[in-house]
Amino acid sequence: MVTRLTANLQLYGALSGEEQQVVESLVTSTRSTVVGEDLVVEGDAPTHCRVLLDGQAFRHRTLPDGRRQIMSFHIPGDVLDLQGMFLAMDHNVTALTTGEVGLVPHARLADVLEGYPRIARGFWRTSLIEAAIFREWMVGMGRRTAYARIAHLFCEMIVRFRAMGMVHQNRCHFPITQQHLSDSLGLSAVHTNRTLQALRGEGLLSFQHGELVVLDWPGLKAAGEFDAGYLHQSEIASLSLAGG
Amino acid sequence: MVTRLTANLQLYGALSGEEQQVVESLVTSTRSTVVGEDLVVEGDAPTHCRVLLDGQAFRHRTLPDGRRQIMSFHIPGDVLDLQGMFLAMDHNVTALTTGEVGLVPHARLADVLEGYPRIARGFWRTSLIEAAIFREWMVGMGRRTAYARIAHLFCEMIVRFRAMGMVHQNRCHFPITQQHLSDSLGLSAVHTNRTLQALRGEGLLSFQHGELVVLDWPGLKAAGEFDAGYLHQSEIASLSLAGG
DNA sequence: CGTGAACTTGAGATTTCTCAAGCGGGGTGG
DNA sequence: CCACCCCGCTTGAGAAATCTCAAGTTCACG
Repeated sequence: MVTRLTANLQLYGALSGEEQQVVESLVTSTRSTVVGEDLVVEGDAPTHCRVLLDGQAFRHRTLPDGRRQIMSFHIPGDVLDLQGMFLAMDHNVTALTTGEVGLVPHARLADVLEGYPRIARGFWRTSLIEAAIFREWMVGMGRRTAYARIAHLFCEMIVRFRAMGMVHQNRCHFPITQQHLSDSLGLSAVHTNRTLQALRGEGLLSFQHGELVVLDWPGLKAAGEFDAGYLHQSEIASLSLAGG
Repeated sequence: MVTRLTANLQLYGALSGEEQQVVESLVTSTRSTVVGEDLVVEGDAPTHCRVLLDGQAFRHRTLPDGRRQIMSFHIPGDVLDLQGMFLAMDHNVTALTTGEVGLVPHARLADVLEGYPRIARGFWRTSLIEAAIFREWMVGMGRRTAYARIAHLFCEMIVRFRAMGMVHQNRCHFPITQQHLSDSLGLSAVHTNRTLQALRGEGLLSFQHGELVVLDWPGLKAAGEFDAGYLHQSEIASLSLAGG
């Protein structure tokens, strides 16, 4: 169950057997999640980091009048609140599915970060990649059309899912509604719906009942102006989990 | 000259005298910058981190057809490419002014991060705060009007400048053009211009010749729906540099 | 006094939004 | 087993925000 965390850290520089064991040992307990549950709440000053071991979640902030911005989607292997180790949380993370969260005591993580520089590098990298994804979303929201933004998001998710071995026959389970999609891209639900129809109409993808199917990868990449460089997966040693 | 780096790291948790000296000693050499110079270039896999000691800069990416998205503005004390320590750079950082950049050899920084956990925490914090700022910009671009977005950016910059002692009588030097402003907020230059006029018309601020003057702080905060929490400055021990 | 960059203005075009209504299917209570 | 209900999806149509193109102005600088 914990292996996806190891995989995620390892993605960007292989760890030794001992180091992998240390990473596995970080998770001292697990909790199951239910749909819609808040896994991390604004204002939290937690004593543990939460790692998503199974299921999916999204990071978001809601403004006083109800406008919502989703800032990221999370898949197994992702650390949900490394920030909580150093700063209070300034947003929420909510479960999209039932799943499982691992708890990593801050004290234990601090010891490991000090004692195992290569593991610390793994955490640094994932944290910096998350920031790179934020920047890429900024480029999308600032400078791309709705059409390209949607295509780009699906490209990104497919690549991330694939790295965790969660893509089969160009399909992956991605159980968000069109409203989630809108709130992540800065669009209205109506416009998202119509734009999604255009993407379908071009034969690029299908997306229904929480299942994303990429029908034309080159076409989708082109539509989204997608270049996976910012995910920094090419800086990977090996990708044992990769499926396809 | 190096003190703003120390101040920046210290903002989020005081360092001992020895630790401060270690931080100061990180910068082994400095280079002066000219306006428009690229300080960090996409594709770089640098051997040093660059710290902005004096002057200002912006982080951005330009798409093949010329659309540009600015992702952050940088002021003295900011580390420009901590990412380069762990990943290749995926965007550029360009100087807005003449100034000075300090070089920190990666090897030296790695040693210090391993040997001085409290300094490492300082770097973690600044890195996570940068990510928090990215998220806040996403909220703006996704869910705020042009009017609120502009107001919000100016609020953010004033608060950040103030923390570095760079605000005097509610004025600060912020030498960006309306085009920079547009590219950071995802707007056209024309619309930015007109919206800026509206903000001026409300008596909230003045912004010309690269000087920002806040005329009505409560009004500007309200216009920008600004809450400084995401900058995490309230988690500060003390703020010796703060001016006003 | 000429020049260029930045700023400003006008006006029509486009994207995207909002409001409002209708559809469809899965789950649940009767 | 069926009817109802709710949530998510879809559609229509007018409104608003924002963009683009194009021209003109201002001002610092040489």
